Amino acid sequence: MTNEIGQRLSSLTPEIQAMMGVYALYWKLEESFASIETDLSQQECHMLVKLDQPKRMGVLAADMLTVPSTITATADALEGAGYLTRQSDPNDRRAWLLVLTDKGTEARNMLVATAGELFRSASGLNDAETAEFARLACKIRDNILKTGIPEGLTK
Amino acid sequence: MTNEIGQRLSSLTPEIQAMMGVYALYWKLEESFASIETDLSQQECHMLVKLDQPKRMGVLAADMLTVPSTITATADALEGAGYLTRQSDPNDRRAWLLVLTDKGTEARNMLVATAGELFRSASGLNDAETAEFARLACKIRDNILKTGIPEGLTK
DNA sequence: CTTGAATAGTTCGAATTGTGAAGTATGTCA
DNA sequence: TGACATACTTCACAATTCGAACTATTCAAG
Repeated sequence: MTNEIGQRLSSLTPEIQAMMGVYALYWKLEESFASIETDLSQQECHMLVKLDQPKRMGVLAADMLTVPSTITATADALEGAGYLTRQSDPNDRRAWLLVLTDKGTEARNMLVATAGELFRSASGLNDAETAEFARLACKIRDNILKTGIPEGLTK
Repeated sequence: MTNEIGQRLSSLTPEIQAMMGVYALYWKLEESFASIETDLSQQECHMLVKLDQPKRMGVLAADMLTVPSTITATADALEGAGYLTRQSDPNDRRAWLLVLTDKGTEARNMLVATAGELFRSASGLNDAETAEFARLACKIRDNILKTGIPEGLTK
């Protein structure tokens, strides 16, 4: 069955092949993420991983290609659970900086390590292929963040 | 932990870079898809694209890494709108084959073409990079479909 | 050929989630 | 000072997905 699927894939354009691979990987990773951390939802995991350093909520929204109200809800949950704190941005009192607590940093380190394993196991790529895929993925992400965001929020 | 952008990026493993690229691309593509066809939801688009030939619903569920009940709902919508028909599988009267109508085939052709454009514009990759990315994406998808259907919904 | 277990798909209720519009506080510019 | 833009929040609502229970069919014994 999967062999047939693979063969049919080869008749599609590279763009569609790429999209199908991306979708499969995304769905698989979502599924895997959902089954590791019982007290963190998937969006909470995403946000933790993105918070490699304190960030404003608007920046985070741009980074996650979503709207501010979604960020508010997720930040509320993470703050309530003690993973991060809101700190007023000294440069703009309208804005909040999301800052990881020690607990949050620890959880993030665990997540990053686990996510790496999930990716390797889901993708089945070797180190060289992973590096190449990562290179292209970075390029894509750069392009999306540059072109896909209404002006000004980059940072 | 420092604020230097370069150090931040280099501190991310290739796996995490790859994941972030995949997530950004997925989110961007979803957003783009949502804004082209007013009478098709995103899952309906996905299903149409997957239906390059008649398929059983269970196969489609495995292919889309989801559960049968989700396929039922989406197939109902597409059937109701005249994009496909259910035909009894001659080899197994429990199963249904989803077969595109002319309208469905036409819509699928449009979607595949549009999706290609969306990918090129979202990713910003040139042809060679796209081909390489597609090659790795196919490999990943193959690996996921072979190994990745856990807790046996389908086989 | 009968029985019981497994499989394909359906139905439906519930949980999750994301969104957009309106609201509050602050910043910016003339 | 006033007008408007921006950063985030609140909230009600729609969309989506899942899982458990159900029907119909197939398969494997006996």
